[in-house]
Order: sequence, then C-alpha cells, then structure tokens
Amino acid sequence: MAKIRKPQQSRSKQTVTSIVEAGFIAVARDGSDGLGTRKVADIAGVSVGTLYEYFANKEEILDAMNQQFASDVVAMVQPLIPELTRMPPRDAVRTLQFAFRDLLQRDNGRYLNCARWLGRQFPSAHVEPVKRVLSDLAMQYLSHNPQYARLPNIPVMAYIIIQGGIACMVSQLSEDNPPVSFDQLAEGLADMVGYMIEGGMKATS
Amino acid sequence: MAKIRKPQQSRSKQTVTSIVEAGFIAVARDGSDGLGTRKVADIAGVSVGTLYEYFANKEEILDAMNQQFASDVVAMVQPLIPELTRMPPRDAVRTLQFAFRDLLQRDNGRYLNCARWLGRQFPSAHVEPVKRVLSDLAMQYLSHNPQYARLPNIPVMAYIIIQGGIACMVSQLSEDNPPVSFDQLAEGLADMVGYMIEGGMKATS
Amino acid sequence: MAKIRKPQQSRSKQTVTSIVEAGFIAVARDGSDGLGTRKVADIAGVSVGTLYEYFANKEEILDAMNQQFASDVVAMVQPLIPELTRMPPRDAVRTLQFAFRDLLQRDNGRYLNCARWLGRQFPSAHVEPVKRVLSDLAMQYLSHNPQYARLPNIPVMAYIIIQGGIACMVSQLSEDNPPVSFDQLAEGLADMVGYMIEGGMKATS
Amino acid sequence: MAKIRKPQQSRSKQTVTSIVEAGFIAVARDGSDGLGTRKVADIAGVSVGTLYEYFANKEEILDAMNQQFASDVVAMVQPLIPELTRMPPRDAVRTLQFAFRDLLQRDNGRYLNCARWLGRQFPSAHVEPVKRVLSDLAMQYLSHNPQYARLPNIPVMAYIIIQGGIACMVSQLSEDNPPVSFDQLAEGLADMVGYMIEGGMKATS
DNA sequence: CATGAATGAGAATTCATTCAT
DNA sequence: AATGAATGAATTCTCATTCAT
Repeated sequence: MAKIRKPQQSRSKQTVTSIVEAGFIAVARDGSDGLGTRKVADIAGVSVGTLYEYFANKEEILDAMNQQFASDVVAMVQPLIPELTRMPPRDAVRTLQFAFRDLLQRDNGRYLNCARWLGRQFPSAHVEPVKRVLSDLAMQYLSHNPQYARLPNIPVMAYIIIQGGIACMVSQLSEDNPPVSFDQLAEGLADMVGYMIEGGMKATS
Repeated sequence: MAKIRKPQQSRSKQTVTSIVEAGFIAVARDGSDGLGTRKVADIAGVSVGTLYEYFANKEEILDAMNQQFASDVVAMVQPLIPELTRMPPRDAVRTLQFAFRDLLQRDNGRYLNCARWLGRQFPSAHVEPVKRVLSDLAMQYLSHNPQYARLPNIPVMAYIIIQGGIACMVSQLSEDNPPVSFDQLAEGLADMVGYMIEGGMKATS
Repeated sequence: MAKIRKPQQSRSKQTVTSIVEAGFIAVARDGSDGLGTRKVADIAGVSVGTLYEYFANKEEILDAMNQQFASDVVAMVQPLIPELTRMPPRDAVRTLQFAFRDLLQRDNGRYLNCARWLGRQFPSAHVEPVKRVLSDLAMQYLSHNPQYARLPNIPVMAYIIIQGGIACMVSQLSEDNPPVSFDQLAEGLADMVGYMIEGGMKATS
Repeated sequence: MAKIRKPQQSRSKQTVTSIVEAGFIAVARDGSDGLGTRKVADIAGVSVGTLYEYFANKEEILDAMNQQFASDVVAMVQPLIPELTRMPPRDAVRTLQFAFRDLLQRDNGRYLNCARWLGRQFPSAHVEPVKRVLSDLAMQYLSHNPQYARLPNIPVMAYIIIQGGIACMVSQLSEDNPPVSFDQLAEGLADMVGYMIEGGMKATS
C-alpha cells in the first residue's frame, strides 16, 4: 500500500527534483508525446526503477509538474500585489501580463510548452492556490481602490479577463508568425480593461 | 506509393464520411484516447484495412475532422453576416456567441469535445478558411457601419475578442461547475466589446 | 469492450490452437515461469500482438488450457464407463488409473507438468465437467452393481479415493526416484478400494 | 563471495527468524505473489539490504521456510510416537490427522497457505527429516504391534496413505465449500486404513 | 551491521500499420 | 474494394539484486 517513499535523504530529494525537471524538458522537446516514463527517466539521468520509487505512475509526474507551476504562479503574483494595488487598472493589467509572460517563458518556455501541448490535462488539479491568489489580488485591489467596487459583474468580467487573457497570451507566444506582437496584445488587453472599467463606472453612476 | 484513393464513387464517399463521423464519436466517448484506429474503424462499421484505404494514417483522420470543423464554422458564420452587419456591436457579439455555442454543442458536443480533449492539435491546420470568413465578417461589418472604422487597433482587438472569447466559451461549456453561466458570459463579452468600442470611439474623436 | 475476436476464419482457429499448444509446451519446458506471454508467443510462432488478438490476457490462456484438460478428461472417462461398470471394483480402479496415467503423460507429459507446476491455479475453473463425468461414472457403476449401494459413506470414500489417488499418481509420476513403481501404486490403490468395499460390506451386513 | 553471514549473535538470529516469519505472513496475506523481497523485508521490519545480509536470494528464504516446516512436522510427530504406538491403527490414524490439521492451521494457517499457494515448490527440499520421522513412526509402530508386520506391501500402502492423506487434508481445508467435513474425512481415512489392515491380514493368513 | 537509493532486465499489454486473401 | 489476421516496436510498470554511505 504505502509503497511510494517520501524522500528522506537529501540525495533522494534531488532525484525527485530532477525527475520533475526532466518532465518539463521532455514536454518541451517532444510535445505531448514526451512524457514517456522511459524518456523522462533518461533525461533525468536515473533509471526507470528509480522513477517509480518516487512516483506511483506517469500521472503523478504530471501532477508534480502542475503543483510546481501552481506554486510558481503564486510565488510570482503574491509579491506583486502591493505594487499592483497602487497602480491604475491599465498599468496593473499590463504589468501582470509581462510578469506572466516571463513566467511562461522561463526555463526555455517550460510552462508555455505545457500549456501548449498538454492543454486541459495540464492544469488538472492544484489550480486552487492559483485561484486563491488571484482572488486575493482582486480583493486587495478593490479595497485599495474602493471606487471600482461598484462596478457591475465583477466576477464575470474577471473570468473573461483571466481565461481570455491567458488564452491570448499562450496563443500569441505559441504562434510562429503571430499576427499581433506581444506588446500590442498587452496594450490591447490593458485598454480593454480600461474601457470596461470606464464604461462600467459610467453605467452605474 | 500513391495509394490513397480519392473517393470517386458515392459508396466510397459514404465510407469516408462515416469514418470521420466515427472519429468525432470516438473522441466524444473516450476523450483523447478515443482516436485509436481500431476503435474508429469499429465505430464506423468498417475494417481497419478499409480505413487505411482512405486515410494514410491516424493524422489524416484528424485532419479531416479539422477540415469539417472549419467548413462548419464557415457555413455557420457566412449566412449570418448580412444579419449581423445590421446589428449594433453588442447584439452582433451576443448573436455570434450563441451561434457558436450551438455549433460547439451540435451532435452531442462533437466540436466542444474536440476542443476540450485535443487541445492545440485539433485546430492544427485548416484554420485559414475560418480566419477568412471572420475577416470577411469584420470587413463587411465595417463597411456597413463605417463609423467604427476609425477605431484604433482593430486587428489587435479582434484577436483578443476572438481568441479570448472562444477560450472563454470552451472553458465555460467544459466546466462541471462553471462559476459563471453562459448567458452571463455572453452578456459580459458583449458588454466588453460595447465598452471597448465606446471607449475607443471617444479616444479617437 | 468486445475486443477479443472469436476466430472466424480457419487460419485464425489454427492460431488459437497453436497458442494453447504453446502454453503447454512452455510449462513443460520452463515450469511455472514458462507462461510468459512473450515465450508462449514465440513457441506458438506468432507475435505477441497476435496472441492478444485472441486472449485478453495471460490468464485466459491458462483458462483455455484448463478447459482443454477438462474436456480431455471427460473424453477419456466417458467412453470407458460401460466397460468399467462391468468390472469388479479392483479392476475398475486399476483400469481407470492406467487410463489416467496415459492422459497425464500424453504429449510429453503435458498435463502432468501442469499439475506439477501450476498446482492449485491449474484446475481453477472448468472442473465442473470433470466432476460431472466422475459422478456419472459412480452412478452408473452403482446401478449396475447395486449390491454396493448400501456401502456407508460413499461420498467421503469417493472424495478420498479421487483426491488422494490423483495426488499419489501425480506425485509418483513427478518424482525422479519414486520409492514405489506406478504398477505398485496402482495395485495398492486397487487393493485399498477392494479392502474398503469388503470391509464396508461386512460392516453393514 | 562468502558473503552470507551465519548469524552468530542473538540479535542476528532474531533478525533471521523475523524474516522467515515475514515470509509466512506474506504468503498467508497475498498468496503466491506475496514472496516479494521488498514485501517480506517490510513485514519483517528490516531493510532489503539487511535481508540480503542473511539470505543470498529469494530462494533461500523459501528454503528456510521449508526447513522450519519440516522441523515442525518432526517436532509434532516425534513426541506422539509413544502414544500412537499404543493405539489401534484406526485411532492412530485419526489422532495423527488431527495433529496434522492443527499443524497446518497453526499461526493463521501458515503452512496450509504454503501448501495451497506454493504447491510443489514448497516441499522442495528438506523433506528428508520428515520422511525419517514417519519411517521411524512406522518402525516403532510395527515393533510394538508385530502382528501387523506380515502385512503385504507396507511401503506402498504407506505411500498412498501419506501422500493421499495429506493431499486430501490440504484440499479439504483449502476449499471454501468442502463437500465433506474434516471429521468425515478423518473418519473415512481411518476406516480406510482399518479395512486395509483387516483385509491385508486376512489375505496373508 | 544496517540502510534504502538505485538499478535494469523483463513482464504484460497496446496500437498504428501492413499484407495475404 | 474490402477484410481482418498478423505484426512488433513501444509503453507502462515490477522486482530481485547491488552498492555507496
């Protein structure tokens, strides 16, 4: 039953890390077919057996990758919150986008490739912390800028901006000949949020 | 080498159709694992051998599915254009969204499931006609509503609306407990476009 | 679901046969480790894939072997019944034992090796027909020799003779230097049954 | 090469014991798949490394289990001999059977499970001492009851009774719905021996 | 002495593709 | 044209055994 060992020595902790690492490299290299256990083990420089010492199956590797992504997102957003809350919406959106792009492109586009190839099976679980930090950001932003609190449909608009915004960024960054540059996209999204807020404010005034 | 026959007789054409059909059914039933050649052949009611008479490999079936999707999109949008061009932006966006939802959900969510499970490998090729018809729609809309032609950044905004909008819809329709209803989403996107246009118009006036 | 094809062409029926055949050969050659899918496929002269066309898994091959054994036992006992019922008990037991030995040693000890190596997992299922034919034999013997019907404990004695007798034969035939010869064993068992009947008859007279 | 230590200290002896113990527990729990080195080591509460300090390989653990079984049989039979030699045959057989059943069922059916799952590979070696004690029993019985010494075929009959009797007991105790109870079986075997002796005596008188 | 991380050959099973009929 | 039997490389996962610490 309790067959998977939690790493107890520092050597084994390193092994776990290198396997997850290898998972990212494999996806980056070979797309959605890259997550073969053999391939991952090879890249990690360990044997298949070792891989299975720490992960019950293929799935769990993907889970670990997810988890790492989620915590990296949190680690990126969290410290930005104070800064963002002091910006006007447009600037905040722009700033967040560039930060997000950097995250997506970090380590040879590690996360970008996952989003690209693994689609829906990538952010399968572990999205909770991400939702929490984004929700936290929204809350703090509103309490620092209470004038926006009377905007209508905040949850819906947030859903659109987040889901749509991320999709746009992933799409743009993945395309070989993107019809719009990332800067244009960022500016566009910022404008869009700006207009939306201005429009929404007027509508409820 | 030139082994794949182009179907020239009606029976053959029917076979090809049923294979592509089977592809959709398979994905709907078994997700991303559904596209096994055996499974598809079984569902189509033909033998594996027959399948390979018409498709050189697995890939080509997916291609054909893509192609059908693309032409269905075109077939859906094309006839709507005259109607849409006569609507105010908000209504046009809303109408388009509902039409798109119907398309995604047609035949037991055939296309929705493809977008859901096959991710980026689904709209791999054959997007050209889709781009063309959307671009056509935009052109015609602008020539019927010339006042919007001076909006800034139309291509960028279109990119955002289309990529982001589709992603939002697919996401919303795929979720088990979506945090926002489809109607709310449609209204939100419509508002967003509305605000954007109003804002953009003012900015350039 | 219905993935395993029932052989429809004569070629495939031959394939199934040769796979089961190979199962027996493999066990005879390599003991309990012989039932590897690869090994069996090799011996059968087919590829692993082909093996899995007809058997869902390893288990099913063993099942088929069982089934064949069971039907061979029935085919051996059935036609002997008329003859056996006309013999005195001692002779009947002896005759049956030699028939059984021949069956166990047929085809290079095919069944003997299975009993030897696979132990309890061999006669896992499909024993029903065997039980039926033995019970049939007993019935017919008693109705032809009604004087024995008043023997006490017939079911218990039958259990002992059958289970014990088979175990003795398998054991004797498997040993490299058996302490008793098969003929001695046969004679001994026959005597034992004889004494038992005589004793039992006297006890109830 | 001479790597395996003979346990010389009491702690080591305890370790060896607990490993063999674990072997029995593992088989009882998981059947023939239970004898994995990992599993045994876990149950024994030692590491795999330690296991290999005392046993060169899996085989040797099984050997040790065999050996223990053999010595337990001897330890059970030996002290019964004086008592048994003073009983009439029927009682002696019955007594021995119940003693044997107790041994098979001891410690949650430890030995019964081994006989059940490991089949022929269980009493692989180390049967010599068992044979010796049984032969000793027979000798002593005959010298205390010399009237039976003129029975014909004593070795053959003994073979049948022992091999057949054990098989019957293991079979009966292993079955979920045994067609005969253990008591019936014991009585039946006792009767059988009784009849055999009576018959045999008469035959040679 | 003891540990447990690491190994890697090998097992079962799948699946895209080919080919004889 | 159509069939479906056959293929075999590739994949996931296991387990007896070794070895550095």
